[in-house]
Amino acid sequence: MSEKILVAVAWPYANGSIHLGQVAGVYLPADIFARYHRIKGNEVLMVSGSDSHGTPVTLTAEQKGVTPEEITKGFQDEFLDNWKRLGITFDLFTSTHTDNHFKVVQDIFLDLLNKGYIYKAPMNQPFCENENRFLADRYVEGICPECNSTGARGDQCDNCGKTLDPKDLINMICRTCSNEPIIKETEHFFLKLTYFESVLSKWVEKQTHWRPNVKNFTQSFIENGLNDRAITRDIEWGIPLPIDGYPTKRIYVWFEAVLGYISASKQWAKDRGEPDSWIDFWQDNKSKSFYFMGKDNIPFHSVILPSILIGCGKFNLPYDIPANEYLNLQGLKFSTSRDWAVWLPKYLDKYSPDALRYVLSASMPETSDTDFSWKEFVRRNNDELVATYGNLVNRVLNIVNKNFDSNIPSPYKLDIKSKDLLNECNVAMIQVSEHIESCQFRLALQKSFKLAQLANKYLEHKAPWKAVKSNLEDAATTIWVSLSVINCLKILFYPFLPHTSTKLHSMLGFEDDILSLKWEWNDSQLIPGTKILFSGHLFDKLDESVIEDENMSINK
RNA sequence: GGCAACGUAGCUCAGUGGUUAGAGCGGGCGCUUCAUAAGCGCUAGGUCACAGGUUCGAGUCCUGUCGUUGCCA
Repeated sequence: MSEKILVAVAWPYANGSIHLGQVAGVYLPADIFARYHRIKGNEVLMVSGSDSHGTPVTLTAEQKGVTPEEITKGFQDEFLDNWKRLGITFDLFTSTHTDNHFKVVQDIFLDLLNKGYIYKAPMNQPFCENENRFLADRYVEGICPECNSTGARGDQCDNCGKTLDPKDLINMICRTCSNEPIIKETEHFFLKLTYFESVLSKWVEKQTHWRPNVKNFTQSFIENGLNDRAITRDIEWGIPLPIDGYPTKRIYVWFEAVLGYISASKQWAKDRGEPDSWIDFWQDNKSKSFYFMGKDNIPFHSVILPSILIGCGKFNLPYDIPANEYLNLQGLKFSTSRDWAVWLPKYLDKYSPDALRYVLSASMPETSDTDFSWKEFVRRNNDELVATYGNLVNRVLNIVNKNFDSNIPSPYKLDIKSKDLLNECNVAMIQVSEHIESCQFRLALQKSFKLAQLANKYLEHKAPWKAVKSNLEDAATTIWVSLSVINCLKILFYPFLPHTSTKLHSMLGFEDDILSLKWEWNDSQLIPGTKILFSGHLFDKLDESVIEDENMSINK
C-alpha cells in the first residue's frame, strides 16, 4: 500500500555556497531517503528552499554593495544547479522570498495572534541615532568583555568564541557608521513558548523511535525551561507584519523559515494544478514527516516548529527528526568565515557526483562527528567503490562480451553456492530496506557493499574464466547468477548512487525507467538472450596526486 | 566557570549489562590472473584514556581524574 512521506529538508542561508558538511549531514541523507521511498512506490514530497532573510544575507549584501535580492537570486540559481548535478531530487526547492511564503507566514502569525499564542511586549535593543534605526546583534561591534579583543560582534566574539549580549560590549559602535548606539526600548511580538512546555514534553517523551541524541537534546532543552521568544525585529529585509502600525518591523527568520515547509508544500500543490494536494501530507494522520538537518537546528524543529503547529491546531507534528552530527574537514570544523571548507560547486566541476555520494554516505555523521579528508576520499573511491563494486561489474561484463557474444546467457543447473548467493540478494533487499526506513544509511550502504563482496568471492570460487574452456554450461550459469546479483546491486545502490544505477540499468539491456522496477528483485528480471550494452567503467579511479592538489587548495 | 557529548586496532569508525571486543582500509604471507595491479584466502595488530565503585558478570551503568569538542553564562 502506498504511503505518503513528507521529506522536509533544512533551508540553507542564501549567502554562500553549499559545502560538503551540509551535503553529508542534510541534503544527501534526505535524498537517499526520498529516492528509496519513491522507488518503493510511496508518494513522496521533498521540499526545501533558500533561506533568503536573516542578517547573514543582509550583511553579505552590504559588504558587496548589492541588494539582498541580488545575493539571494545568485545563490538560489547556484543551489538549483548544484542539486541537479549532485542528483538531489527536490520536488520543490523554492525560497522564503516569495509572495506565497509571505502569505502563509502572515496567515499563521495572525492565527496565533488571535489565539493569544503571540503577544506584544517591550524590550531593549541597540539603536543608532545617526542612521535612525535599531541594530541587529551582528550590526554592532566592540571590545569583548571576556577576552578584551577588539572587533567582537554583538552576538559573538570571533577571537574567544564566546556568545555575547550586545549590551555587554565595551565601547560598542555601529558597524556601518561607527557611531555609538544607545540602548532604546522598542516593542516586539513574542511567541508564547512557555504555554507549550508541558504538551511538548509529553509529546517528546513518546517519540521512542527518535535518535537518542535528538531526543535527549530536546528533553534537556525543554527541562531547562522554555522562554517566550521575540519573533519580530526592527529591520527592513524580511516579511512585514500582517497588522497595521508596524511598518518598520519584520518577522524574524527563525519563526518564518521553519514555516517554509508548509508554504513550499502549498506551492508544489499549486504548481502541479492540484492546489489541495498538499493537505494529504500535512493533515492526514496516516502520512509521515521526516525533517533532515544538522544538529545545530534540532530545537527549531523539535520545539519551536511543533509549538507553532500545535498552536495552529491542524497540522501533523514531525514524525522523525533524523538530525546528524557534523562532518569535520581534516579534523577541524567546517568554517565559512575562515574558508576552511570544500565547496560543492568546486567539487562538482572536477569530480563525479556518485563518488561523493558514496564517500559521504559511508562516513555519514549519524551517531557522532566524522571526518572528511581528501586522502580518505581517494582511498574510499579507489579501494572500495572502484575495486569492489566497479571492478565486479567490469569483470563480469567483460566475460559476457568475450564469451557470450554480449548476450545474457541462459542458466543451467544451479549448485548450492549459486542458490546461496541468490538467496543473499533477497536477504539484502530486506535488510537494506529496513535500515533506510529507520534512517540508518551508513549501515544500509555497508549491507549493500557486503553483497558485492560476496559476489566477488563467488566468482573466485566458480572461476568462470576457466569454466568457459571446460564446462560452458557451468560458466553460463555462473555468469547468469553474477548478472542477477549485479541487477540486485543496481537496485540496492540506487538511493545512494542514482547516476550509476541508471547507467547500469541500461547496460543490462533495460529500456524502461529504473523507477518502474520498484524496490523489487527476483532472478527472472534478466531475460537470457538480451544484449548487454557494455559502455565502459562505472567509476573512475583517482590519481593519488588529487590528495596533494586538493590539500594545497584548502590550505591556501 | 556551568552543562553536555566524546576518548575502542596504524587510519576511519561499529559495538543493545552477557561466550574469546568487531568491520572496512592499511601491514605481512600465500593463491589467482576474467577484471580499472582489480579479486580471494590466511595472518599480525587492543591494558576499550586513567583510577575507583555497583554487579554473578562492565567497552557498556555510577563517581573522580586527564584529554578533545560543542552549547550556555
